[in-house]
Amino acid sequence: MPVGEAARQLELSRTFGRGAAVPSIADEIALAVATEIIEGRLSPGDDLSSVDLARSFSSSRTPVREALLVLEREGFVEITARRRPRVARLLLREVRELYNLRAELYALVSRAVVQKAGEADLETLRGHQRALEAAAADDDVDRYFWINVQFRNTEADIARDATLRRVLDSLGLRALQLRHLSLAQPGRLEPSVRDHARLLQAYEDRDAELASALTQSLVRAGHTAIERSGWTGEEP
Amino acid sequence: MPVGEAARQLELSRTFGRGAAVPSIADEIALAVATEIIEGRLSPGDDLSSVDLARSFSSSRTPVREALLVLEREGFVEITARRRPRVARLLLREVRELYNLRAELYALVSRAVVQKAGEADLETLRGHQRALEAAAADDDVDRYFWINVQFRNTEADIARDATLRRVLDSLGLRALQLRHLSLAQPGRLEPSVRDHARLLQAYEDRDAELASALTQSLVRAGHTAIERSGWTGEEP
DNA sequence: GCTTCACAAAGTGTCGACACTCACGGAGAG
DNA sequence: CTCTCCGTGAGTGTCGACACTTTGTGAAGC
Repeated sequence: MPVGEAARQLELSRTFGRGAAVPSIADEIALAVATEIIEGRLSPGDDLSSVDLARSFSSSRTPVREALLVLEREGFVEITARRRPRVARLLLREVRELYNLRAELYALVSRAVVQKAGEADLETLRGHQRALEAAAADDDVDRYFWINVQFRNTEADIARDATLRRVLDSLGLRALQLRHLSLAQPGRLEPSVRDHARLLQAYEDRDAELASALTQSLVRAGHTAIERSGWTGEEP
Repeated sequence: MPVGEAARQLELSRTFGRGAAVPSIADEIALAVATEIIEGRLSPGDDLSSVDLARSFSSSRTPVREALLVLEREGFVEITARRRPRVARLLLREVRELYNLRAELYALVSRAVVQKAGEADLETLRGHQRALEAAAADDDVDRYFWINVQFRNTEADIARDATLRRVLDSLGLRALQLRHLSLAQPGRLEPSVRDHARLLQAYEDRDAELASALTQSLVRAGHTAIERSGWTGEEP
C-alpha cells in the first residue's frame, strides 16, 4: 500500500517527532513502534522490554525509555512501575468513549468550519470530496480511508484551534487501527460518500447545525461499523 | 494556604505519578516543577536546564529529562531539540482555545451527569455546594477555588468516562494558574454560588439542556473574568 | 561604535554500568 | 500430584561519562 504507508507516516510523525530536521533516536523508535502497533504486527498484551527494543534499534535503553513514555501518554503502551511495558489493550468501553468524544469534538470542528472557512478552504475540501468519490468508484478501501483521514485533518486545520487540534490528533491516533477496520465493512463507502457530499454542501450553505449533525453521524457510523464487525478487543 | 496546598498536590498527583506506592524520582520532579510553574515561582520563558534541576534535586539528569518530557506533554514546558527547555508561555489565543474547549467538554459532562447521577452522587454534589456557600460567605477565595475544582472533578467522576476525564484533567491543569486569577476578581463569588445552586437543581430535575448551558456559562464566566482582569500573558 | 568571527563554557542526547526488583521454574514439603 | 518456597536470570530505574551542539562573550575587523 504505497499511498497508505506514506500518509500513515505523515499522520504519525505530526504527533511524534517534534518537527525537528533531525529526529532524535527516541522519536524514530516511538514512530516505528506506534506503526507496528497500529498495523497489528504488535498485539495488545505483548511485552515491550526496553532491552529487546534497544537491541533491535541498536541503541541504548535511554531513547527507548523515552519513546515508551511518549507512547504511554498516547495510550499505545501500558507502563506499570518496575514491570515490563506492554502493548495496551483497547477495551470496548474505551472505544465507545473514544468515538463518542471524537463525534462531539468533530461536531465542534464543523461548526468552526462553517464560521471560518474561506473559498480556498472549501476548494481544498471539494478536492478531497472528488478524491473520495473516485476511490469509492474504484472500491479502493485503503485509498478511501486515507483520503478520509485527510478530510478530517483539513477540517481541523480550518477550525484554526491548536488546542482542539492536539486533542483530536491524540484521539485519532488511538483510533487509527479501528478506523481502518470500520471502513472495510462492506457497503460502508457509498453512504459515507453521500454524507460527505451533503456535508460539503452544508459548509457552502453555512448551515452549522446540519454540518455538525452530519459530521457527528459520520463518526458514529464508523463506530457502529466497528461494533457490527464483531470486534471486541479480545485476543484470538 | 493549608487547604489549598493539599488540594493542589492531590490534583496534580493524579496526572503525574502513576499512582504507584513509591513514586519514581521523575514523578517527584515533575510534580515539584509543575507546582512551581502553577504557583508562579517559575515564570514563562525561564530556562529549565536539566543540569541545574538535577543538581537541585540531587539526582542525575535521567529522571529530570523524563520529568521534563511529561511536563512538555502537559503543556507546561517547551522543549526544542538541542536547546534548553523553557517554561511555556501561555498566549492569550491559547487561553481562549483552552476555555472554549473546557466549556464544551464540561457541557458534555453535565449532560452525562443528568443521565447517570444516582442519589449518592447528587448528595456529594450537594455537600460541595454547601461548602461553596460557606466559603463564599467567609469571602475565602482560596477555599472557594479548591472546592470549585472538586465540584468539577466530582461531575467528571459521575460521568464515568475515563477518556473524557483524561482530556479534562490535562486541560484543567494547564488552566489552573488562570482559574485562580479568575475567581480572585471582585464580585465573582456570589453569581458563581447562585449558578452552582441552579445547576444542582437542574441535575435533580434531570434537565440536561439547562444543566449543560449553566455549566458552559460558569466556565465561560471564568474566562471572561480573566480577560477583564487585564491578563495578557506578557511578561512584566 | 557596530558587526563578524572564533573560541570557551555550558547543555543536550546517548551510552554502558550497576543495584535493586520481579518473574519463573525447580526443589522440597505435604 | 499439588502447593509453597527460594534461587536465578531477566528487566527496570538511576547514575556518571562522553561526544557533539548551542550559547555567549570578547577580540579583531570595518
